[in-house]
Amino acid sequence: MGVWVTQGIPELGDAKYFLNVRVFCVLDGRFALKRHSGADAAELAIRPVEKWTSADMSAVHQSGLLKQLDLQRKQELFCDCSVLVEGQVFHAHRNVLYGSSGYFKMLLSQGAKDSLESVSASFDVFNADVFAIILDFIYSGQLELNSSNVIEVMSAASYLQITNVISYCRAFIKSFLEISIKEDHENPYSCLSNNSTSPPQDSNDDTIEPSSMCDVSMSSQNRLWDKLKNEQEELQEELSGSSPQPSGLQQNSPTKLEDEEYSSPTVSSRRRGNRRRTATNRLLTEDTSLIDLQGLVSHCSQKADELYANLPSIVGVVGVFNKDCSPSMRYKCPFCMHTVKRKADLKRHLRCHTGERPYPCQACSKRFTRLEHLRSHFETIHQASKLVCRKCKRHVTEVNGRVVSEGTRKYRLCDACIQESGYGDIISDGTEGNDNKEGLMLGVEEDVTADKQAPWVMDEDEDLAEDSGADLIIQEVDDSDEEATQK
DNA sequence: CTGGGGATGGGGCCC
DNA sequence: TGGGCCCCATCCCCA
Repeated sequence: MGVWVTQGIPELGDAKYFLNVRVFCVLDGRFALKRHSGADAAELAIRPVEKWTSADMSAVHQSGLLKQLDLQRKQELFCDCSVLVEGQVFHAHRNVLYGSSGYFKMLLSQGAKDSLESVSASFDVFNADVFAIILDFIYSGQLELNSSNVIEVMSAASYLQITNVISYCRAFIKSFLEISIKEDHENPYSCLSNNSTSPPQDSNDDTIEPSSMCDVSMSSQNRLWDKLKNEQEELQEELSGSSPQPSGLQQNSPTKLEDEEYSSPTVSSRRRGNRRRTATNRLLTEDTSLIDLQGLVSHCSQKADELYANLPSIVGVVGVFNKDCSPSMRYKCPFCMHTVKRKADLKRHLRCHTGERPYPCQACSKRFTRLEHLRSHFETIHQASKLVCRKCKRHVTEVNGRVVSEGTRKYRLCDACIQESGYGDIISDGTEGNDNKEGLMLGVEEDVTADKQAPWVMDEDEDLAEDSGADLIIQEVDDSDEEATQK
């Protein structure tokens, strides 16, 4: 009895089409490596065990290890993670999920990282059968795809950020369509004219090639296309039915996670997001001596980098149909149901999930997700750019008001309020404020000693961010450098 | 306790 | 594609 392990897709169900896959077999002490290309399978190598190469050994060892893990999973041995899908519980190993899925990687790295407690997650965005297929793939490398499940599997894989599965699904659909076209061309009687269900002419990925689908109706690929379209219509119904806003589908929260609260950009979720933000801000602003601030920041940044790096091209891209059935591609956040038009907006949005805050204020160490927020903060808090008396709220100018410093904070007071409050001893020169930023940046001599001694004043030698925010003492820092500096 | 205003965060979209 | 602006929601502080 041999052990067959596949690296790729051994069978493609009713597509009857083989992709390039590698199959190796340990049989009677022999190592066999085969390669399927098209419908043919070529045997690349059959070697007796004494002639195994190190690569053979490595492959056999890996397959054996994976098989052992799969066995443990099926026997529920050492499983420290349970996933609930449609009421069905799947037991798994955290480290396996972590290594296979970007989604679980994020989830597990945020959650009980060091704890020995069992982690569980539940989903209702895909069904249990689909997750079983994906879990089988994770533990065996075998993906049981067919024309009726490929869409669901691909969707789930996209959600879970399993790039291999996405790629396989894309290849499957592509090959499936090619075969269908071939079949239809061979059978001209099956080709009926129907222009009403034209496939999309615009797609960001090559999952469906519009050119290959022209004038082939009621064929396999159109059935597949109908399926795709039905899903999109359902999606759109959700969009229009629950809320006038595009983000309406967020009402159906896709996941319920015990340790992580996944937000949607609706009002309620903003509240949730702000709670998280507030907690983060507290960490960042209150007692920084009690926490490893740099470590936290570095961790967030690293997570973000990993996330951006691991984002497969298709993740987050969803097709939404306009009223005229023209496709409208949007980028879907892998962590919530929010969709955006532009990739850059998705990247910006992802910061609210990763906690990444790349823009630190050098005056108060507060960090921001966006440069504009930092700029706004700096101007209002540290430069007193608003020409309004903080006390009486009246408009003040350089003539009838002064800038008052309290620590790193600056604000304006009118002369009347200054005299009334006795701020005389801490009054700064009225010429600072907007002008001061230039002085700070360029190292211009200032009359105000307070500013020269302020901890956030930059040296001339200090590197400035390249972007326009640099003139506000804004510096985009590399967290790894910060970390090194601290050590 | 409550309302107002400042500070902040996030989305859409233009340049 | 990134920067920047505008708008809105939310939180928090203070009177």
